[in-house]
Amino acid sequence: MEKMLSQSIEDYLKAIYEVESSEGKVSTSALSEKLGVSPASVTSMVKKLSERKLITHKRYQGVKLTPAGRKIALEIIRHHRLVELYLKEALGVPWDQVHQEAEKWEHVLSEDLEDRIDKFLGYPVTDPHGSPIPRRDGTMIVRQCDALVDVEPDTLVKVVEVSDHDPELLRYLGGIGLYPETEMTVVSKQPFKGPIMVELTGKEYPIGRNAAKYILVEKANN
Amino acid sequence: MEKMLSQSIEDYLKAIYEVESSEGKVSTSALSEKLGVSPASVTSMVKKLSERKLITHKRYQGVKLTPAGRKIALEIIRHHRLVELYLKEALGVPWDQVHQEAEKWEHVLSEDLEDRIDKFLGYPVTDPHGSPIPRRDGTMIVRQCDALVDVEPDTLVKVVEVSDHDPELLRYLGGIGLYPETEMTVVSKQPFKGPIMVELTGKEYPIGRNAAKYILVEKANN
DNA sequence: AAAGAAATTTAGACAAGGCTAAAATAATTT
DNA sequence: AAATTATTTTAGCCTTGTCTAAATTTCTTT
Repeated sequence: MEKMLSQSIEDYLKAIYEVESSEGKVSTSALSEKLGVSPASVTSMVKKLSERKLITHKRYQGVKLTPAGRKIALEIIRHHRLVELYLKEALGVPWDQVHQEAEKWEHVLSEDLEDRIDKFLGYPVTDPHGSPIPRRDGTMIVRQCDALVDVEPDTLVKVVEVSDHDPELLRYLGGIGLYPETEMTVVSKQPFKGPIMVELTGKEYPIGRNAAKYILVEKANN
Repeated sequence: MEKMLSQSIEDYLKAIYEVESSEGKVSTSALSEKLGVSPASVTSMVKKLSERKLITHKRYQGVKLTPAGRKIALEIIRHHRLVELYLKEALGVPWDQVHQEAEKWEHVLSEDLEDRIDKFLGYPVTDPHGSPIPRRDGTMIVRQCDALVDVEPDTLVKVVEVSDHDPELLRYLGGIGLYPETEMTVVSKQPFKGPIMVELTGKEYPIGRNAAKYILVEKANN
């Protein structure tokens, strides 16, 4: 049942899942970029993964996860997010650092330890960045929400999720008190691709348009 | 300063350290046995490690750690033992399982996390099996003690350390309440290589001679 | 001391996963 | 539609860490 997969294969499956979620189509170059390897390397790994029936691949078009591949990707992501939350809750690791630690730990977490951590945390539903934690059965609840960059001014929103890939952004957001579940008002969008101004705890802060693409919010119960 | 070492190299250095401690001389075949690889593989890795000045090697004679190599070995062992204790204390992993988990975790522990765990545990001195935890500076306090198998009958002893390599033995010992710090009396040594009988909590239990080689004790304050 | 046995090393192969350079295909521009 | 550009794949090589089989060297026994 449980095949031993190399760390490399796990990384590819996770990357494919994430690109699939955020961009729909999964190109060789997108994976190359995301994984920091050459396009040629991606092609050769893609060949291996489709031989193993973890993805499907049509030459010169993208790849797609099979159900088996998706299941594994979600297991890895579950490990990753549980570990992120665990490190923050149990060991006080700051939220801008948990991602890089979890990148390593996700590959060495036994099922038994996964369960113990899950239990310790009280069967949590989201990680420190607000991303949903996949369930053991390979399902994941996805919340409907908008990117902050697309929200009209004068709206009260609640932060749902913040991308965990840029520690510096996380430190900035943490510094102004912007976390998942935080409520804030979008005050204005400055012209000429200027920042978005948000108000929380009575103060106004600027958030760059690019950063605002990676902050997901929902309209608060006004 | 901090070179990235492969997991394999870390495993070899740790194995060399352990064989050096327990047998004095470190032969190719001992490493082959311990690491579960062929003798030829050991030879080739040994060549690489001595090129990197982590060990010294004279052909057909054994290998020896250099100070640099020993430092690294002790860092890995520190990781291993801290993780063992952490898993037991923080997540309730039974003592016969912590070893195999730690085998994986020892390679992915950042310095930052090491410090957090050390602090969480209150800067502990021994792991769940009683083995000393090396300090960050690469020193380790070694306690003077005897193997249970060598103790004369009718002696009151205190358990210092139990080898962590056989989960089944650990389960047995745990079942009879024999842990580090436990005091017990060596009642008798059965003839013809029979078991050693020990008394603790008012009952007598047999411990095989072979197992008794891996249980280290010191004479209790009589 | 010589012969046989055991341990160690060498030689050569292989699998994984990466790379570069070149070729093939697809997309875009003129 | 043709030409140029961008993307993807192929071909071939490299490194790491493993293996087996054969050759050495050392140890043990007589």
